[in-house]
Amino acid sequence: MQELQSKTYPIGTFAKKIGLSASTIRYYEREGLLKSHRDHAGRRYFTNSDIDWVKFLLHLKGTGMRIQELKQYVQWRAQGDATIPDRLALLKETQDNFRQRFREVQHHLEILNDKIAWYEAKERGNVNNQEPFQDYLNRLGHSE
Amino acid sequence: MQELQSKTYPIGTFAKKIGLSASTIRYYEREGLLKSHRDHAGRRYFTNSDIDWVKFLLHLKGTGMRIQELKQYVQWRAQGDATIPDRLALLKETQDNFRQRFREVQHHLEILNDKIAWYEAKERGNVNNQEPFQDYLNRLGHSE
DNA sequence: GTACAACTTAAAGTGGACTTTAAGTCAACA
DNA sequence: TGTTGACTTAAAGTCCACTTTAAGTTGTAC
Repeated sequence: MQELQSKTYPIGTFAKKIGLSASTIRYYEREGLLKSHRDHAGRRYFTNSDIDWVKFLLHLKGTGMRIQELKQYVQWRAQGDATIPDRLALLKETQDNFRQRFREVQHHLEILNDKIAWYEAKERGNVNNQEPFQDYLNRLGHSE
Repeated sequence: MQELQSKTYPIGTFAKKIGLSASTIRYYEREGLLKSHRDHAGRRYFTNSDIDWVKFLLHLKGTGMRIQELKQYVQWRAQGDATIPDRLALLKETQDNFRQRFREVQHHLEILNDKIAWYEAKERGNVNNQEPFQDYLNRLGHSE
């Protein structure tokens, strides 16, 4: 247990554990998204809580936050609890943007699904499938 | 009715109608995603069915297809019904990729939501909120 | 007839997120 | 002791999807 907590990893191992390249880790560090520890020879090493931290960053990144926004978030975090409202505002904005894009891509997917269904009908040689895709969409109420 | 069908638009008007810039339209044309008609002076003009076409392309693009894939799709389309299986395969691959990423971003969102809730609890000054975020996630069963 | 806006082209530039390169350091192993 | 292999740095390069620039043409409005 103690051992697990205190385990450390060189950059290559760390990178593999989180599914990024060592170069990307260095890039993230340059951008201020994370900090590394250094051994006596100047080589980076990382801990299990660094893994948690990067995974969390990747979740935020996955909801659409850009590197600069993550950087801002990290800076606020370093400034202590006084910046919690700022951080919260940033995360909520991200959440809103995400929900907006979510609705949009759902509609894109609907059209993609419809097109696939339309092709499949056409491929099965449905005699009446001379119907143009736009008409088909209209019929489904999926146009626009 | 006849009028609506035969209405044409210069590139600026067309661009506005579909929410792209005129430059982007020209870029898409260069990339082979669409064709324009030309007037006697060599200027592009577009029809209502061009609008439908670009909107459809944007739906595909919105599900994650890249310009080169859209180009491939357009080329197959120009080759006639013999390429329907190819087109269908491309669209289904897009659909699969989309579903995969969809699941991923849903998880990213879940973590974002949890983090927001955690900050809100902290902000409300919940006395017991010295709980680290990781522990909070574990408690919710949302870790990883 | 001249000003103006909207168009035309080819080519260069941009932004974001990495990725690669070049040159070097270091520690462990045969 | 010498050769790997993993690391170090700063800087340049890449990819994608546009966007901007520069120089020129055209149709309409005054």
